[in-house]
Amino acid sequence: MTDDPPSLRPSPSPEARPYHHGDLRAALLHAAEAELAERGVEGFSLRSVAKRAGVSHAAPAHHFGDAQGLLTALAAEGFRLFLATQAAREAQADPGPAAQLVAAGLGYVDFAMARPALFRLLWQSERPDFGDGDLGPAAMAAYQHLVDQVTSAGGRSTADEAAVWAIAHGLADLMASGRLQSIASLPAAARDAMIEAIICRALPTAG
Amino acid sequence: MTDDPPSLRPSPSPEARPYHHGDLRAALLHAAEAELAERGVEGFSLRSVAKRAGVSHAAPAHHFGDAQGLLTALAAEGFRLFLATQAAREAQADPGPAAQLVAAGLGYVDFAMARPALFRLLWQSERPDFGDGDLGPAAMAAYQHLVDQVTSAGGRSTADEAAVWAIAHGLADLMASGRLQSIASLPAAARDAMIEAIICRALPTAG
DNA sequence: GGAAAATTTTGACAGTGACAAGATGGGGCG
DNA sequence: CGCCCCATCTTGTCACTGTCAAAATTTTCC
Repeated sequence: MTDDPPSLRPSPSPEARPYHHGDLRAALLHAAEAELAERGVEGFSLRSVAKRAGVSHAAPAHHFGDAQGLLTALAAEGFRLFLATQAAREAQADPGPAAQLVAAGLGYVDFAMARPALFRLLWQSERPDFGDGDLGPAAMAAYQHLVDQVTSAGGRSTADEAAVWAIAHGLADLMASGRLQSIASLPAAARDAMIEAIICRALPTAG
Repeated sequence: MTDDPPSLRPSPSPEARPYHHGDLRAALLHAAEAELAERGVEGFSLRSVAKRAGVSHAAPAHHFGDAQGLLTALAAEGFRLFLATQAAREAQADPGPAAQLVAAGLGYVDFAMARPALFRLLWQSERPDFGDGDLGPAAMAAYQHLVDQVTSAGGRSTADEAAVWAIAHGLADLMASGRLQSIASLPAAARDAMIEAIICRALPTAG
């Protein structure tokens, strides 16, 4: 259902095309995200994912263990995509540290609006296992990226980190859940400008 | 399990003490919040709530219809409590509009930290029916309170509203989900001061 | 006191997550 | 070329859940 710009594939080592299905693991992740988008995190059903992928209800177990395992793997991919979305914005922005920080914030919101269901899985769900060996570092990398950028932009205090994170996260969260229609319905350029202006309020004040 | 400061009771018109149980409706709401706190929104189970309240699995149906009905009623109470928590902070603050706006933000965060499970039901769940005749207006009142205060404090643009809302909401959300331990673990006074300072960054700049 | 209404219980059914056991197909070794 | 082994997937089952219908129980009202 959802198309996959930058692509949401666990890069299944191309030579190892598995047995019956072709690449069931990737197909299940793809189906899982579609189910998430249609029914929400709270309506998510493992059997429904299996049906969508055209396999039996117990097929996911072999690849992911249980439902939490599938959502954990999906969340790990999600965090990598989250960072990729930010990187796309940063590549188009001025190389200065403040502009890069603002670009990361724009990417934060981009991701939330492009894939709200996945965003909610990453930031608002308790179902993925954030202690998992793959998801844990993936989530940590997203946080670390923010801290690094705040530091580069002259941030020195916990308050600087928290303010930037809170305003970007708050904007993204409210927009992913459709509570900031006044901004979401703006044309892209005006919307970006407004988001930029809002993020700038939280920036570390030089000096 | 959870105690109920300011109290989470639907004020069941004191003279109308119903039949068998005493006041099953209130007991179920109370049990539901406790279940929410223990198992999270995603682990919420109607039968488990009934068991906790000491009634049969189908007892809630008569009062709330279905699970969504129970969560909708709980969310409506939650939004009233949310506003009450903000009011408590506002009553202790300077009467000036800027101070009142900051106080509301502090109350926002207070609520998220005091009742994180309920906070998540209000702001991060798709299960309550926000079109409901009780919940809808209750949620709207919370939003309207913010808009009014931003306007009083000199806010004139959509950006002013969005910035204040995003930073307060972002802080509350990140703290409710335990992602800002550096702030959450501060002593109360220092924590309040830091939250105040962060919220002030988003305030409408006079002139 | 008895009828009527409100409240709660019991019982049933479909859907779900998890587990065990069996079926199916590919890779390695003779 | 043939056979065994293992990864992969399916079928079957169980406990639990939400919802509905039909009782059973209690309260209210006349």
